[in-house]
Amino acid sequence: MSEDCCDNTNTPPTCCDMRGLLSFSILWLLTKRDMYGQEIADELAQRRGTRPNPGTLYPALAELEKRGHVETRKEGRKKIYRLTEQGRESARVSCEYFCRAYGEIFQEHGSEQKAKVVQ
Amino acid sequence: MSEDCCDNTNTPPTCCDMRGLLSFSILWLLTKRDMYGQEIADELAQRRGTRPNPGTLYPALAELEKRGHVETRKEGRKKIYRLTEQGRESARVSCEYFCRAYGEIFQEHGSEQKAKVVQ
DNA sequence: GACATGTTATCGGGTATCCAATAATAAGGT
DNA sequence: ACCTTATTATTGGATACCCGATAACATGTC
Repeated sequence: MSEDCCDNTNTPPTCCDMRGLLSFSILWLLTKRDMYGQEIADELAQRRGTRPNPGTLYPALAELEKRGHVETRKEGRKKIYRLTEQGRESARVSCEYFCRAYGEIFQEHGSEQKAKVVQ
Repeated sequence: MSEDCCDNTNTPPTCCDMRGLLSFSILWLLTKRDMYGQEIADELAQRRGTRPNPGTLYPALAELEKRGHVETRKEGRKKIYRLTEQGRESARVSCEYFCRAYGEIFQEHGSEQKAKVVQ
């Protein structure tokens, strides 16, 4: 998780508000693998540069479960979240929307991004 | 603007909340060219599938101006918004943050996206 | 002046996300 | 049993964004 190159924390800009897309980000993360709450918080922290507080994260997870996008099982003290079939479809649909909405931004800055990763 | 292939309106998903990033999106749009309010609303509508209401858009623009990211001039009844130097730098910084935070999503779905555009 | 139109702007109310702080629960070590 | 720790969860308050509706303003037409 932090072996590859740099465990850089992507610090958010101060110039404008970058909030939003929390439940979308969670859906997307869970397409990778099942996770428990703290793992989800870790992954979000790594990407967004800020770790969601419990008071933000758990209500979002509860809402996703209530709407049938995720289901949970208990393992020790951990509660493991997993996409339902519906949740997987939701993730697919919302990822496509996201790409259509914001794709241009990446086509401009994506090259720099890749250069950094490879280098 | 609507000549190329399809003036598709990118309909947002119902499964999760896609709100947010309004002021960021505005900053990014204004790197392309100066625009007045309704133009900005049009561009946002095209990409996000929903047109921001005046009650959303104008306070956001006022805030960006107050913080020194944009400046305005009047042309007829139109008020034209233009990035300041600081605003241009802010756009750059926040775009880079955005790409680091969400780039992975595009690397997965970007190919489908391009295929659609080319086809 | 009177009127329609295009554009900017404000108002009131709702939701998701943000935070800090604290509580509740469950497991492991002694 | 007791303590520590990891994890889940709740509370209360703030902010940006969302909407529909309405107002204010500037321009052009008659």
